[in-house]
Amino acid sequence: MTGKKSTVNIPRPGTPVRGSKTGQPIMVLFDLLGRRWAMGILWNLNDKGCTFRTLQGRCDSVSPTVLNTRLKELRAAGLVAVDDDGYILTDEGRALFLHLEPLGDWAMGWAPSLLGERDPP
Amino acid sequence: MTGKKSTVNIPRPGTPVRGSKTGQPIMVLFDLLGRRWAMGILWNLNDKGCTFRTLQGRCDSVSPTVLNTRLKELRAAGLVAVDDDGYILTDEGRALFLHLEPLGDWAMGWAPSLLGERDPP
DNA sequence: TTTCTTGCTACAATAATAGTAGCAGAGGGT
DNA sequence: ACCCTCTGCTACTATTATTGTAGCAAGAAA
Repeated sequence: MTGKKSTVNIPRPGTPVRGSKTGQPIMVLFDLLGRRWAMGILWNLNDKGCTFRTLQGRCDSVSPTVLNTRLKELRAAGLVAVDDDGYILTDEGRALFLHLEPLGDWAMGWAPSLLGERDPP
Repeated sequence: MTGKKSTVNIPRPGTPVRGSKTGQPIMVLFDLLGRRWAMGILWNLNDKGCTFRTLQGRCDSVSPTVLNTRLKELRAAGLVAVDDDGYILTDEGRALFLHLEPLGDWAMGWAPSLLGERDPP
């Protein structure tokens, strides 16, 4: 694990972010999590860290470009960290994950109703 | 309120979606919520429906293009509906919101730690 | 009719993401 | 030392998604 340094652009509370000029914390979070694969990465990183390539595999072969960008952002946001074995969730990342976790069950109840749906009524 | 019909492309469980070839419900949900402004719309629609333009105002003047696209998707997903007074959350939408709500408080605890942060360590 | 407001489309410009190749460094043999 | 493999990650191009601004058509109000 190298842990190379470089510049990323993450939303910051109190300053305008993608989708919010006020920078309310929840909007900052939504901005961050609303980026492609952000939540999926947290999800797949849950309970066990893993290497870049393993994570990539878990994330349906997401392109390394995006994976690396998201990882930088999530690290800058203090949700993900790097250790000798690769990437892991930080304590804060785990705390956030606990809030995301219930969505898994909820989604399983919701998804079936989607199958019958078509375009908006 | 018109409620015009048109075609949208929402992820469906069991079929490949943006970011998941398996189509697990949680990934379908992440795909949907991971689109720009999706969560913000649910958030701003909470507890009181409103008109398109009011919603647009609440969402920091998001462009009508995106707002309309998201609304179509969220309606097709059964999370948002239209009534005489404009857009509202459906029961399912409200149920999902209840899972999103705690993030607001969590974000307020998390955001401050972000201010001191810079690029990943 | 004129004036507003509302939902929403058109269109051009910009930014994000996908997808594929492949490099450079760190071992591990041999 | 040499070769081979694995790893993190950058380069680069092709697509999509999102932004931002204008403005239309329909209904309500005056």
